[in-house]
Amino acid sequence: MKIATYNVNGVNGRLPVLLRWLGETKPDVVCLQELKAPEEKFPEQAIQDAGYAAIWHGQKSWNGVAILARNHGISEVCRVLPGDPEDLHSRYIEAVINGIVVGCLYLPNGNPAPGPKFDYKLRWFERLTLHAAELLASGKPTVLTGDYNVMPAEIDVYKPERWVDDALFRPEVRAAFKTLAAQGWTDAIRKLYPEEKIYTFWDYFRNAYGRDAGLRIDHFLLSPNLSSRLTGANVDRHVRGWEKTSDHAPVWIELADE
DNA sequence: ATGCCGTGGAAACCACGA
Repeated sequence: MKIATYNVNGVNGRLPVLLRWLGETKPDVVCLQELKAPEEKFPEQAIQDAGYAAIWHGQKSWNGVAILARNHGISEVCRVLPGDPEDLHSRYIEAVINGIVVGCLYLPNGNPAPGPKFDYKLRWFERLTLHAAELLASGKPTVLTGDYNVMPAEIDVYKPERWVDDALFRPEVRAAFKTLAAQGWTDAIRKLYPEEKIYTFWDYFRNAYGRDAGLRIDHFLLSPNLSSRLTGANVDRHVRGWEKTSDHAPVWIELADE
């Protein structure tokens, strides 16, 4: 089973690129972030015509997450990250698909740091970590994937020295990712490629993609009983070179059947 | 070492992203 994550940066503006990529790679499950569309403007029909059922949590202008699946039903578990009823951002949605718990997340950017946006990011990270512990305790095979807005290590940044004060790379944020992973989660890309420079995002300007000035911020965290089923993972980085493309590239994992 | 680009929504600029 192939599971992918893709920060589309506007699901409607990105629809031709999204449909082209879906048709080309045909993942079984797709987690989308940054829909930038209200609930009623999700392109449900076009996604359905491409062969996918979908659940989504939209929001006007910003954020927005969705889970797509082909050949499997989607059983929604929740559409907010527990722990703060006053957090109205649509940044989390969770479902069970083919016996696997799939959490799709869009972690706050957090810039500028320090400041209220950075505080929000750290609080959100704490809530995610609490929820992740409950998911692990359930013993169900679980994947937590999406745009974490964190480069976990220096190898994940084209020029680490330039990012030390940025909300995506500050020590507190890297520590938060480390604490989360230490619960027992496996970073799928790093498990398969422990030493390689792998990016999932390139800025739109300064020819970042052409210079390969990228960041690895889209991740798959796997519970132990899923990590043992991991047979492949990679970034569809060529999609970043398409016309009218997102600044993120899709990332995917392949899992063996039980 | 910076939103220089891109998106969405409201208004012909602004917020936001990483």
